[in-house]
Amino acid sequence: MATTEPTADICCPPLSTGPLQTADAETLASVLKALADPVRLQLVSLIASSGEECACNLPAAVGKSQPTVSHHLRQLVDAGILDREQRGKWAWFSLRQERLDEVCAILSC
Amino acid sequence: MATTEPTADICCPPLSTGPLQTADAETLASVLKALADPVRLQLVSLIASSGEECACNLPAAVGKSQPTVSHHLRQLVDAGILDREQRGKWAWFSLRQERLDEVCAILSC
DNA sequence: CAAACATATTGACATCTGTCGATATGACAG
DNA sequence: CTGTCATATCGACAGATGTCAATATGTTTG
Repeated sequence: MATTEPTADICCPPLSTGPLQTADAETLASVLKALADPVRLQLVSLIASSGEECACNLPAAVGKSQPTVSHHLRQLVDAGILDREQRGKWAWFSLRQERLDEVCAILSC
Repeated sequence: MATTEPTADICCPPLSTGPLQTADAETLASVLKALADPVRLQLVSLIASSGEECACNLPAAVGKSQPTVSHHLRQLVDAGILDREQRGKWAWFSLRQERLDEVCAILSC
């Protein structure tokens, strides 16, 4: 479970502004951790490329089992990186680009 | 050990350009993984804030043992995020901001 | 060279993480 | 309401990761 609301801002000014507090470091790390996996990066890129994607296509697209993909998608949603929308029996996922922009704003820019 | 030269570019065009290849996803994930730890983020922010920092100050600054800090610094250097310079018996670390910029370029911007 | 000191490496350990098969949950169709 | 299909959760397990004490390596100074 997420420790903060996924829609809330991540944490802090750019890294070089000053030393990161422990709590801020943990918050930022949790978002980066969600991104720091090859399968999740592939999922994000697939979803970002097509604008939105049905979960049903993703296990085949990344070569992983349905439970594994579901697990990864949950982590990305919890981290505020993806949005999930239920349409009938299908779940559609889309990118929250603002979230990636926030990460960038902290890393540099 | 790093699988690619740390000074080489990370991998790829922005995520939304198209689906990420498995190899590119692994490369990018390895850099993000180096960032995705609270202690390492604190180290990076400390070093980024002061321009450069002696390893000798860092264990106290982050509240971890010397071997633990050394381990984290190594991961950051291997990922191409920090530069290491030996000065006498001291090791000084500085940020390779280009590396963070590369990450940003892939995530958005 | 030897002593002193800074940093890195080793070894051990508990915890976290990615993975899958099996199963539960939830949504529609009939 | 029952069956069917899509997705999520559970349980288990192997492998990765963060941590520290002990020790090795390397650098400077006497």
